[in-house]
Amino acid sequence: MAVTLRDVADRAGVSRSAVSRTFTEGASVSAKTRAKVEKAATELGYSPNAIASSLTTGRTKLIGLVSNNFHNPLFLEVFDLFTRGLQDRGLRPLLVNLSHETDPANSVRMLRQYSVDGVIVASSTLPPSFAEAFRDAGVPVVHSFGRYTTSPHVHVVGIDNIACGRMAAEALIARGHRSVAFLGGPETATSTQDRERGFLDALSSHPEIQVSVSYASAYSFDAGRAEMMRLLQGTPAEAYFCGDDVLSIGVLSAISDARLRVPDDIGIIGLNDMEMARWENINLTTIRQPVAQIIGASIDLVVETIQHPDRHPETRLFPCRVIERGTLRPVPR
Amino acid sequence: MAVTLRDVADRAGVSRSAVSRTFTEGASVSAKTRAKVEKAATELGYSPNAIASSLTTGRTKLIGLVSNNFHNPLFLEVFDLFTRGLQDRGLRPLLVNLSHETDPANSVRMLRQYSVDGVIVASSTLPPSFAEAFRDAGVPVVHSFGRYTTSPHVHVVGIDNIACGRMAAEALIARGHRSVAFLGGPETATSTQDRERGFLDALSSHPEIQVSVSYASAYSFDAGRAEMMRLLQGTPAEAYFCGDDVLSIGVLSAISDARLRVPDDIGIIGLNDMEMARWENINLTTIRQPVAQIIGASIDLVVETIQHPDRHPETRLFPCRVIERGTLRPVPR
DNA sequence: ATTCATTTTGCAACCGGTTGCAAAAAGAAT
DNA sequence: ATTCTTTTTGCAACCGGTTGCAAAATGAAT
Repeated sequence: MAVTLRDVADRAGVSRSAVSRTFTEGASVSAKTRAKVEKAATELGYSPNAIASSLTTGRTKLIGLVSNNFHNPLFLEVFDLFTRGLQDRGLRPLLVNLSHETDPANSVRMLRQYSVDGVIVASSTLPPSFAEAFRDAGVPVVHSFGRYTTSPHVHVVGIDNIACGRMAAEALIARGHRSVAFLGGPETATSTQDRERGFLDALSSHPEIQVSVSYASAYSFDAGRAEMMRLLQGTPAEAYFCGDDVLSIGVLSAISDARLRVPDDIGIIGLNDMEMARWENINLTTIRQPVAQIIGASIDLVVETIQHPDRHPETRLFPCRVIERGTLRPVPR
Repeated sequence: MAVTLRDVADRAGVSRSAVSRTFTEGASVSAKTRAKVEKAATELGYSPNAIASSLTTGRTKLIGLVSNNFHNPLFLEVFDLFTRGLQDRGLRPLLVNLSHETDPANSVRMLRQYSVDGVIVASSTLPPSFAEAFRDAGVPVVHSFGRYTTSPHVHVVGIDNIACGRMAAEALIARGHRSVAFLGGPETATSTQDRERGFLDALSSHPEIQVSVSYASAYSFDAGRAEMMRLLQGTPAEAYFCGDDVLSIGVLSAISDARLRVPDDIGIIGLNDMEMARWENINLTTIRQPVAQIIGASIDLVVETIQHPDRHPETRLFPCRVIERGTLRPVPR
């Protein structure tokens, strides 16, 4: 059925090695045989079988892309950039959807069966142990959008969530708010913990500002909306730093239902800057994650790790910045 | 490094065939040797190499998932369902991002190099010829969200876009609108053409209703917004059927900027029912595509095609229905 | 205990490539 | 023309599995 190396060799009148070598970068073939082989190959429509060659070279050029964020619109951009970035480097993404899975063992097995060259765990909610399971299995791995740790056991690329929390706090302080709040995602998510920490940390030097904290049950519209509706039964803070953009939009929806105005009655700052945050009817002030840089660095790092498996685990964090839109009042004066 | 079949065989004191057979469904192994092998396998942490076995079986259990829709939030749901659905059947999705590519040859080559068992082309904008290129290369293929044709050359699963256009028209007629319009996506997209056709067809029996047609330059927020802003310079129709939900949201944004109210001044009906359409601050009346059914059927069909490669090309279309929310006034009486 | 049918097992070839090695060919130097 | 060096080539083994086939083992029947 499919045309193989042997067919090409026969047609070109050379050995199978010769054919293999013409398709192998830097192998020794004379111009003459290369020409013969290439002619035969195009005539037959041959293209080498990556699977078969991986068997001897030990390289499949497959990269496992593991994620559990299939409900955050930011991740559509993430998948877009990852798949394009990998393709551009001649790598192919093998997607693993972790939606309900929490045990890494299964994913590890699945990806080892396909001898992936490396794995990228793209998630801001998975614990570090998840990526570590791959490293323990001897698979080069990078945790994208992962959590910063001082002595990482595994490569991490992402943002400094603590610094982001601080940045959000400073944005609210600069606007002269007297009472502010953190409305996080699930308390167990590593990103929530760090963002809260940074937020509270920055506010600790401003005892005159009243601070409160609460958590939505998920990084989702509904959870954000539900939590804000609950908060609106009491006395809400003047401004909220929300766990992420989707949550923020749920919060905005609850506020608008309560006939309160943003930013006059309540200010909101999100985190991510997903594509729809800039849509005019959302117009969310938020902290932008440099997604493209994170993804570029993640791919670079996994490629480097494939080449040098024993490199020290490294953490690469990229700076975020506040994107001013319409859900936070302007800084006075 | 990795533990192979041979290691297990040595440890269990049996032949390599015996090991292979214990891991092969329906092969002949006695309970005794199976036990020995399984013991050795778990002790060594062995799991069979799918890549290697594919070489002889001719089955990789890889499915190419080809798409160019990385900016439509609906497709995050689509990827979620596809990856989960494939995983549940023991198949692995190999993602190909077509963002700028228009020539199928490249994708075909990429996926043939990995000997994928089948391909799912998930796109409402790609022409039928794209999927056909895979069929011509002898790869089982299903075009998901593809266009209906009376004599398809390739399996198609999706919705009847013409019927949807008609359904939208009927929804507007039932509400007593005197002037209605179709605001499509790019004129070249197959889905746009069909939806327009159905829409105009249903209205042809209502000569008293004024009808107009225009196109946004893409299925995107910005394009929808821009086109509606243009339309608002003249006299807009009473109600619009928009190419899809993202477009609709752009349109809503333009309308709200013009200080017009929805649905009182202008009614909007979208198509897709993506997750955020139900968000309370969007609350879009739209036509729901049964995404889960389409995806389930697509996977079924590609699996069947792998088993029976010569099956006649088939078109499976699923019915849509109007989801009433807040952007279209209620049916009178 | 013998015969026959059935199941289990290992051998060896194969899947589609790659690669170390030694032989053959080409090129350079005398 | 001869010798030496360098490049090119094919052989054969191997990557990690599968599978047809015949031999060996098991079980049933007499």
